[in-house]
Order: sequence, then structure tokens, then C-alpha cells
Amino acid sequence: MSIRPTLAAVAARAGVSPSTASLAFADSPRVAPATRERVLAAAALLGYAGPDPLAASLRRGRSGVVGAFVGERLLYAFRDPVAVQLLDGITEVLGAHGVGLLLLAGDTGRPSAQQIARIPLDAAIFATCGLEDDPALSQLRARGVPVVGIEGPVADGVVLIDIDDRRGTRDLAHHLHDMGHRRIEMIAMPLRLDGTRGPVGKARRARNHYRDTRHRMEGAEDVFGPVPVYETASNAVDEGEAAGRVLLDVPAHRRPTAVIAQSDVLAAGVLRAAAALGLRVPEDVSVGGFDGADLPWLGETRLTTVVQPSDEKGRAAAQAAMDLVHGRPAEPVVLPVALRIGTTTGPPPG
Amino acid sequence: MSIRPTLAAVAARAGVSPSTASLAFADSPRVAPATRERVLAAAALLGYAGPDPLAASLRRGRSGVVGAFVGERLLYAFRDPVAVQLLDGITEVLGAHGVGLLLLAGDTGRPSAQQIARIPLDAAIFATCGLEDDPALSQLRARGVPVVGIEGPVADGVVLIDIDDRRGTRDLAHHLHDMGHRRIEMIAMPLRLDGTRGPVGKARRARNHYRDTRHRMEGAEDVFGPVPVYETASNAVDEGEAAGRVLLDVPAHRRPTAVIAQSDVLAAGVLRAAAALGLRVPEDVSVGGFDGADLPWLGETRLTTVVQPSDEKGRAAAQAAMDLVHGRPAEPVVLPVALRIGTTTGPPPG
DNA sequence: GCTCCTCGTCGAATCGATTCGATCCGCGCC
DNA sequence: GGCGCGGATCGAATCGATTCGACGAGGAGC
Repeated sequence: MSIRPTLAAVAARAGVSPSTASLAFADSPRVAPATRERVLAAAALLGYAGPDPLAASLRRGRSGVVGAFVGERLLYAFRDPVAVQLLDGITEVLGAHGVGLLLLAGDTGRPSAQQIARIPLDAAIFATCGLEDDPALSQLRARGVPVVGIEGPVADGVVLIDIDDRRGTRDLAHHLHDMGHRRIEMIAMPLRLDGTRGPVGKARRARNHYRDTRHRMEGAEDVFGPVPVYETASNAVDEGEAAGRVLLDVPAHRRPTAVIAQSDVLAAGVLRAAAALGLRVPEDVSVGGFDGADLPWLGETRLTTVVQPSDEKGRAAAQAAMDLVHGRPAEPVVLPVALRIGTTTGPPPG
Repeated sequence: MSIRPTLAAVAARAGVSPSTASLAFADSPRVAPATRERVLAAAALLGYAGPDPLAASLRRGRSGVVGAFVGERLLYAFRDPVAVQLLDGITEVLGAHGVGLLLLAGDTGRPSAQQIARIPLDAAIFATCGLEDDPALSQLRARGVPVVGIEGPVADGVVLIDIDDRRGTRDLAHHLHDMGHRRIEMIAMPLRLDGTRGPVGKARRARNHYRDTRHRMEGAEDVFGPVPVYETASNAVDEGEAAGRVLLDVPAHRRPTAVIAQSDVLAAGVLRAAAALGLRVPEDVSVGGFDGADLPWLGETRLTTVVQPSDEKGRAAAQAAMDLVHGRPAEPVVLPVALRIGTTTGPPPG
């Protein structure tokens, strides 16, 4: 029991050559059915469970594993409904190809780069993170591992799966502007993962790591010109709530008439902040989000938001990864977004 | 560019043997510092990014990948805060060992068994699922891949990481009983993944797939004797809400004075159902949960629940997996749970 | 001066399959 | 009866590293 039989042993037992046995396990039409039977019988007899994936991988040059980088700790990634949908879309496509998804915590520097070096990956997808200067990225590029980026990083040879963040936010901004809003503020997802929260100045903005964050700011400014931005430390409900309290707990004449949150999760936090401060939505303040995630705890409230096809994004990324793995070219993709007007936006007060 | 340099090429360029080059990359103390430098320089020159993980894996007999099975679609798994914490704990330990986590959708039969055969796994963890008759399980056992089960499956050679489900639920039941409750009902997580929801009869109960579900039923019955059980189709808030409506939307004299949900997620649904029906908690009905998950949408309400160390469970499972991979024996673990009394339980009405 | 030991390097076997081209056999056709 | 052809099987190279035991040189000890 301690020593596991090899394909060669099975072949010997079946009275065929290893090559034939291999063909038999691969279900090749080149082996006679009777021979295949004999090989399979021998395998059963010896307790051989099929070719060793490791050896097969080496020979084939493929491991059947694709890595997905999610931002910081997995725990936080899973709290983000967009990330979850993304991963779901990814696994859907990968699973159909018999390929597994390996989760990696990205944007953390050294440890992930270390892992990359030891773990056999056929391709990598930067799912919810993407720093141009991530050491893991250069590792992968040096290794010749195909890389797909979801909204970043932008780098040579990285296939980008994108959505029209700027246009989506611009549509939302137009919607607010048309109703008469002139004093709006934005709550942003982290510009980089260093725990910073607070108003975003010029310097901070220049150090922004993420494309989606940037494009969503630009979309609002396309309509309103400069818009004050308040950064959160992570894309989570309580971060949104904390930010919402800061922006909304001020005298009415200085309070924004509308808040654009860069994600639905943050928007949900703003709604909670508004409720806690006794402000009615949308009568006292309008709130817009981004993602079109279904947040179970919103109840009857229907958030005005920009709907993006998160699962489709995942599928497209996985498809691109599979194409690259098989040596096919993969085109960058830009998926459409659509404004969905709910019950959280209305005319400004007064 | 099309052909990637090998260790042998680097060795030749550095004027050393492949074995020495290998030692150099492994940071072995057996190579002279000067030699190591020379090898590294040659590698840099040739654009060699380090030993190919596939080849190294074959030789070592380890791939650096551990598989985790989560129930059905990943999408649902990620909605479950317990599963998320579990995975977080798992990655924490695996990451420290430089090992990656591969996500697999379990309990679905064929596809996962197929994947197992192609993907090199050092060990497998059944995280949120565990059927004794899962084909993937037999595949793994036949391959000699170490298997760790979290609350199941129970099978020969599977190291079990467990919590005291029965005792925890019994404590909760005692708490209710002590306050005078006599008419209680339970809302259960799925007994198997076939989309069934509704009252659980004897036949259905005999076909229960999951240990935790069973033990939590038994815990309640230890105190109350036979308890009506209502099964949900999946462990999700809206399932809990739907079940809650069924149980609570009846004349007061037939309504249970307390509902024990088998998870906090289901309990959250029950709270919503109660609110929708205009029932006060705990004045009209008490609600208890299980898990001790932090549910952001509960607001001020503090759910009475049985706290289990989900992350610790993940860590223990991963630790056991690593032990087994390295040929060390791994002991089964039973982790403690603790009743935490919140604001959702009180004396029965009347 | 000789032996022994240590440090550093090298050779060669090994991990377990896949795959391409060659070979062999039997049968059909001319 | 000989030639050719197609289907099944086999040999051998290959994937790219790791690792153990052997080997050689140089220094220390007696």
C-alpha cells in the first residue's frame, strides 16, 4: 500500500507497453477496445487510480490550475458581492474546461510573489486588484505565464477585461444633474491599500493605484467639474457608513444634496448613515451606487446604481485566460454598464 | 523569447553543473556564496525566473496546492459568512506554508471527480460539504491524497475537524426552556442539496446528508423532545425569511414561542419575516441562531446564538492537511462552542 | 610529511507520464 | 502470389528539475 503503482506497472500487468497504456487512459481511438479493457482491468487489480496529474502536467506543460488574485485578505474579498460574482463567473468557465481555480491574496507584495514561484499556474487573473508594480506580476511575466487583468493592471502583454466605469458614473451624474443637484460629493473605494481614509487631495490622487476608482471619479467630474472625494479604507458597508456620517453630519446648507458612492456596498453604508442621522432618502439626500449588486439587507429600498455585468466579467476573463493557455490570441474586452434608477435618488431638497 | 531557458542552460552559462545551480536556487548552505552569485547572475542574464514549479513538483512529489471543496456553486458558498471565515482560516495557514488554495465545487458528482483526476493536489479539505458517497472522495482516497473533513464526511482515513453542534444547540434550547418556552420549532439548513424545502418528515430525515444539520436537530430534541423541523433549500437569508413566514404567519395560539434557526443567516431571515409580520422580537417570538457570524445588516439587534470558532476550524483543518502532507499524523479535533445571549430571546408571551 | 576531515561541486539516477515516428501484422486487391 | 495499405502497438526521447552519494582539493592536526 505504501508504494503506489505506476502506469508502467499497469502496462506490464496488462501485457502492453506503457505507451499503449497511456493511450488507453487517454481514451484514444487508436487503441483497440479489447486492449483498453485489459488495461483498465489491470489498473483496477493494482488499485491504480489513473495517471499521476503531476507527471502528466510536466509532460504536457500545463497544470490545469489558474490563479486568481483578490485584494488583500480573502475575508474582505468575499464580503464584496462583486468579487464573489466575479469569482463565480470565473469558476463557471474554468470548470467547463476541467481547470481549477487557485485563490491568491494579491497586493500584498512578497508572500504572493513567493507562492507564484512554487505553485504551477497555467495562467493568472488579477480579479479585484491590480497594481502595475506588483512583484507577483513581474514574476508571472518573467515566467511567461499568461496574465489577464480585470480593470487592471495595465501592462505589456496583460489582456484587459474592462467595463466603462467612467461612462457609467457619468450617466449617474447626469441623472443627478438633470434633477437639479449641484452640490455632490463622492465616496471612493481605496485608492491604495494602506488603510487611509478621509478627504482625497491632489497628492493622494496622484498615487491612486486602481483604474476603476480613478475612472469613477472622472465620470462624476465630466458632469460636475471638481467633486470632493472622500476615501474609504476598504470596500465595506461600515466604511461607507463611517464616510457617510462624516459627509452628512453637517449643517444642511453645507451638506451635499447627493452622494455618489463608488460601490453599492459603500452606498448601503451611506443609507445607514443617513438613517442614523434622521435624514430621509431621497428627500433630504440622494444616494447613488455602482455595481448593481443585490444587497439582501436593503429591504424595500431600491438603490439607484450603475449596473455592471460582474459575472460576465468573470466569464470573459476566464475565457481569455483559457485562450491564452491554448496559445490562442485573446482580445481585450470592454463590457457595457447601465444606469438603473431606483428609489434613492430624487430632486434636491428646497 | 519563445523558448524559455532551463536550469541546465543557466548552469552551463554560469560554468557549474545543474546540480549546483539547483542548490543555488534552493538557497542551500552547501554552495559557496560566490558560486551562488554567479548562478544568479547567469539567470538574470538569460531571463530565467527560477526553477519550473511543475518539474520541481514532480520530483518532490508535491504540487503546493491544496483543494477545498465547498458546497454546490461557489456563489452560494461565498454568501455564507461561516464558509468565508473558514476559507479565510484555511488560507491563513496554507499561505504560511507557501501552499495555495484551490477552490472546488463539491457535492455535484461527476465534474469535480473529473477535475480531481487532472489537477495535482497535495491534500483535500471538505470545507462546507461532505458526502460519504461523493465520487470525488473515493477518487482522492484511491489516489492516496490525504483528506480532511470539516464536520464530515466520516470515512476511513479522513481526519475530522468538528465542533460540538449538538451540545451548542442543547445549550441554546436549555436557555429557551428555562425561560418557559414549550412550543418551539426549528429551521434547518438543507438536509441534502436537492432544492427541497418544507416540513421534515421521518423519511426525509433518514436521508440527511450532513452531520451538522443532524446534530443541531438532536441538540434541540435533547431538551424539548420531538421538535418540528422546517427545511430550507439553501443556507441563505431569503430562505430563512421564507421559512420564517411559514412558521410565524399563523394564529398566535399555534405559533411557536421560539424559533431555533440552524444558522445565523437563517435566523436573520426569520427576524425579517417577524418584522414583516409585525411581530416583536423577543416579546412575541424569540429567535436563536448558530454560528456567531457578524451580519452587518442586523443593525442594533444582537442575535442570541451559539458561537463557533469558524476561523479556528479553518486553521485546524489546514494544519491537519499540512501535517498529513508532510507525513505526520493528524489528530481529529473537536472545537468548543459557546452560547451567546443577545436581545432576540426572552420569556414567551402571555 | 602523512592522514583525516570538511567544504564545495559534480554525475547520474529518478520522478511518472506523453507523444511522435516507426514497426508489425493481416487483409484486400491486382 | 506479391504489393500496398491501414489499424494497432511499441520504443525511445522528452518534460525540467531534485538529490544522494561520490569525489577532489585544501586545511588542520599530530
